[in-house]
Amino acid sequence: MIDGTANLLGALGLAVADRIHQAARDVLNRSGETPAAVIVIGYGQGLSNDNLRRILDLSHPGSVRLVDRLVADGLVERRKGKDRRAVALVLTAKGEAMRERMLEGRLASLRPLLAPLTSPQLASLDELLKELLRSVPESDLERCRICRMCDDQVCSECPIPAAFKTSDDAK
Amino acid sequence: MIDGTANLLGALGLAVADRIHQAARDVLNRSGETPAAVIVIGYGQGLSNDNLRRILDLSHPGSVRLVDRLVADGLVERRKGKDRRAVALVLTAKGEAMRERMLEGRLASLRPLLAPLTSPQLASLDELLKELLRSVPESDLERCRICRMCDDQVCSECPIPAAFKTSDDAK
DNA sequence: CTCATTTACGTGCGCCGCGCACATATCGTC
DNA sequence: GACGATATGTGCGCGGCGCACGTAAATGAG
Repeated sequence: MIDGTANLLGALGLAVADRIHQAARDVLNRSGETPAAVIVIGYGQGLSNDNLRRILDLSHPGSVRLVDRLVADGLVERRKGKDRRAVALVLTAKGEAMRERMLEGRLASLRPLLAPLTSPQLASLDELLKELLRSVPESDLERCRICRMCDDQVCSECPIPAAFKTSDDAK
Repeated sequence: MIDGTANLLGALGLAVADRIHQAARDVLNRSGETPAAVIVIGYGQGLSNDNLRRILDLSHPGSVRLVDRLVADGLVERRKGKDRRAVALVLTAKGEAMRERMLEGRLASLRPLLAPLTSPQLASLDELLKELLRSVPESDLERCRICRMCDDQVCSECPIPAAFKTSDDAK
């Protein structure tokens, strides 16, 4: 029984991820973890390259090249962090605009999925999703990773901004 | 409100997709749509290259190279289809074994997500997932695409095998 | 039957995203 | 001030994929 539900969850998860990636690609014309990087950097804490790589689960060089691409596209600036070796990543105005469009595109691609649900069904799903998301991640890092494409404007209850700051400060 | 739920669904969807891809990569040591190809070919209808490409949403050449890799790995055989130009793709014994391990790894990576739910919550989620999956896909092709990593041993109600045969015969 | 069109495969070529091994600069500590 | 830990960047290559193109077989129109 639980396997049947797990299988359905897997199917829906793929459908959701497909739509998210498609929406991001339509706007950004980049694939892989690049869209997520724009979202994450957009939290605006002056994220370091190393923290970025941890959240995106990439190698150091992979992350560096990813930032190279974003800089080349004029979306991100490398500034000096508190540390003289550390880099503080900041979105440019163009990058901010891109981020907004990506997040809007993501929601626009997900809304139709929920359209067929009745109002009580929607409330029930909301409850279940919160329950699942509470217990899924086993670390602050994993929490950040799960929400690497989240819209912080919409999700006021999202655990990410808080975890983000702590993980950002802690390291 | 609906946007909040959509955002949560997006977060969970990413988590699910991450786990599925990770599990597949652990077993197959290949990424992209290659794992899905093994699952889909494993339905055993002697799928053509062209139908495969449609389900995976790849270009023709992309699909051909993907099959090249699978053949090189000894997982797939190219046989002659009814048509002299068409190719019938069939899993080798090694490919079948690989498929089994992938599907088991996928379920194993998804089960923990549902562990924290109570029994009535699980039933409620199952109901909602079925409702969502009923209305999400807009075509038989999209249905196949969503379930390209599904476990047909577990999901007796999965609409895929039927849609698969029709789409396979129809074209 | 002939010939143009469509369908299905395959190939040459290159790009993008990423990891491994390595080099370099800075920080913290003893 | 010497040494390990931390943080970034580079040379190099691989895997996955698309574009443009070429080819063979089925289909359909005359």
